[in-house]
Amino acid sequence: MTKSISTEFIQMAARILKTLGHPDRIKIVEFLEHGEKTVGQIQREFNLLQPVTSQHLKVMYDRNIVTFRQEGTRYFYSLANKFILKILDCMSEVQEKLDSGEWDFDFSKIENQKEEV
Amino acid sequence: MTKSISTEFIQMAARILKTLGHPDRIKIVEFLEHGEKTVGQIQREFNLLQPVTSQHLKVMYDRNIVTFRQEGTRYFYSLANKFILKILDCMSEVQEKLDSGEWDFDFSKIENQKEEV
DNA sequence: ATTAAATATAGTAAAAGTTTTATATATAGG
DNA sequence: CCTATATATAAAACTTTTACTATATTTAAT
Repeated sequence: MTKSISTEFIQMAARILKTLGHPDRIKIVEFLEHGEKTVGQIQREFNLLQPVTSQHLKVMYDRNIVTFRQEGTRYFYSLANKFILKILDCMSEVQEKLDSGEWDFDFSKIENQKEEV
Repeated sequence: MTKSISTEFIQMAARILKTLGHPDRIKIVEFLEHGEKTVGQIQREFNLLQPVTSQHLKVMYDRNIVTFRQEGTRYFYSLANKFILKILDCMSEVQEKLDSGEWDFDFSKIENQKEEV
């Protein structure tokens, strides 16, 4: 029997999950798992516009997902807490299960949602 | 070195996380962890309006988070896949760590989000 | 056939999030 | 001081959610 989750925690968790519910941000956060990165590194890695990159980082900073240290004109961003690591672990685990065929996920409903890259 | 997460998976994961990024929906999903529930049960449990409840469930159904079976005039909803269970596990785990003081989370930035920009 | 119960769907206004373009700030180097 | 670089901030247009109110649909019971 799983322990019930408190209201305050739920508010926080909802904010975190919602914020991570954006492909760019998941990618960024996953990138940061490998160590701190500058805005420029992130931007180039994922081919994002500079303001977009900064804005994603700002939003995630405001929600305590990432943190940074400044060194000259560079900002080194990194993950701000272990919750994020847990979520990343969770995602990796799920992907493994899906890849191995151990689990199944019906993408059909997800696919044509007007999203394209 | 953690395995990198695929683009297709990221799209799906972003959708799931975004959808779960709402306090009501986290609560509902957690409630469903204990077994299938009717719309009415969910509504009463969390004091939600009926259309709000239905809409949350519809959104989650469309994103393959919940599923349902119909019995007469009642709809019994339940969790649609194990990814959701993993996320719930993840949240429980994090909350435990926070409760025990083993981990720390700075809520200060989260609390007062109204007076921004 | 009428009615009540349970749930879904529709319409809409307000809020929140996203993207783009433009501009500002701060620091390092000459 | 002047300039280039790295990054932040701002503003506007646009899109997506959310919440609310009203209404429709389906089944069960009388």
